[in-house]
Amino acid sequence: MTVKSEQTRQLVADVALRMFREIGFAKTTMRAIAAEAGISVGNAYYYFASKDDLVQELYLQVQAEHAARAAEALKDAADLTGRLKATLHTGLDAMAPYHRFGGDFIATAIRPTSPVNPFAAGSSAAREASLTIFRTAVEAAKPLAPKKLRPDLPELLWLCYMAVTLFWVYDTSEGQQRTRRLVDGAVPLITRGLSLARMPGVGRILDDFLSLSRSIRG
Amino acid sequence: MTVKSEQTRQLVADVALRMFREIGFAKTTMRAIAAEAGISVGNAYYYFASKDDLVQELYLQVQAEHAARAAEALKDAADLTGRLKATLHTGLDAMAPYHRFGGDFIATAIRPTSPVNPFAAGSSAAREASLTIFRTAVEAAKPLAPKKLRPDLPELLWLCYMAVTLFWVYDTSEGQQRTRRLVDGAVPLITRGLSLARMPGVGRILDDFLSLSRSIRG
DNA sequence: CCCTAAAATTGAACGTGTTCAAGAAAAGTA
DNA sequence: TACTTTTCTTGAACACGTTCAATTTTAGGG
Repeated sequence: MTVKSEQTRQLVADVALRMFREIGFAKTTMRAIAAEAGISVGNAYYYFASKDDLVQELYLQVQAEHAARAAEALKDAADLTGRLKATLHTGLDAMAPYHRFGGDFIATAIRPTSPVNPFAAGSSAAREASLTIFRTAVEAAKPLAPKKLRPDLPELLWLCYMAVTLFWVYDTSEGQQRTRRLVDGAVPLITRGLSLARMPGVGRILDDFLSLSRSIRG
Repeated sequence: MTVKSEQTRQLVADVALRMFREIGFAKTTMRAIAAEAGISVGNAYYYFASKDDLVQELYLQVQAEHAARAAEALKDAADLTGRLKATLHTGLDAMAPYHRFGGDFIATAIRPTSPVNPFAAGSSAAREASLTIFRTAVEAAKPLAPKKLRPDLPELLWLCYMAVTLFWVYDTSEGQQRTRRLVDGAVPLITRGLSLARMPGVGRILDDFLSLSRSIRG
């Protein structure tokens, strides 16, 4: 019975994510989820092996939302600055409803054993999807980024995105405006910094940086 | 009765930290700590309000160890490259015994509500102590760093140290050699990068970067 | 329709971190 | 010494995430 089963699974996920949003991670107990969904605790565990797995469900949903919003916003942005801003801001938009839950989310995600961990060995599907957003942001940007760092740029920018996310978690300003300002201020710095890559003195250091960066990831 | 009390507190801390090292964070239950220390569970809670507080105890101890080792190593290092390497490597030395526990530690520390959180609002004593190590590493370095970013340098380097720590947590190579190589490779890049600060095209971007960095922290 | 295997569901049970009323021990006071 | 107050200690109890043997429900074939 696949249809009813899928319904139950979806019900659990929906109830859990709604409760995450409305009352936070800690107060959303597995018992409360089950009660709200009208099923038994064990049944929730039949579909999600752990509470962390529900966090992964959330992660996937936020990411899909990010991809959709970014694709839309990137239509109107041609240069790298605009495209990067669009990518980062839509990312923040997608996370926004879960801000109060950010601390618990990041604590779950950062654990090396977590299925949600973005730095996990190998490339998890979730991380790959997130990287793809940055790849399309960079690839279609005109003017093109300096050739020598073009292949590494998406991954480096994705890393910046992780840093922004961390900042966002700690940002208690109204609507997380500080993070918005950080993005607006940092992105032009990044793109202007990239143009320095062609300067003679900078080039050698950049080569060494890229070589180190590759050896670390390889 | 202050002496006996202090003994009990110290006993709990010692037992807990030893168990963290030997069997990891998860297996070190509060009941196991109490049993090993020969006291009741409630009594352990009289001295440490939570298991996270024991993590803070560990954090303080590792930091004191770092400060001591760094002070020693900095005696033999004059230039910034050497001093930075010494500071980072002694930091890794101090953490080394707890590597298996790194994932749990960082998950605890990153939570905004955690007493151990290094990014916590205001300057926690722990963070200030860690920052001081970087301040002395920078201040006494010859030749001096470019004037315009000298005041911000310790904090920026401390941030790099946090990044290195994160890398270290995920580093499963024998003895975390990869992190050691990262330090040895990245530090010369940083110091060489600093000397670029005086180049005309770079200067303006750097100014903007520093201004953004200050507005974010202020 | 009935029977069997698989899928789905239940709820009690386990070990965990944490709390707290109660009591024991120590310190202070006379 | 006898008392009060403060400090320290206990162990049972609570809610939590998680597990699992048992049970019910469904799917598929005769």
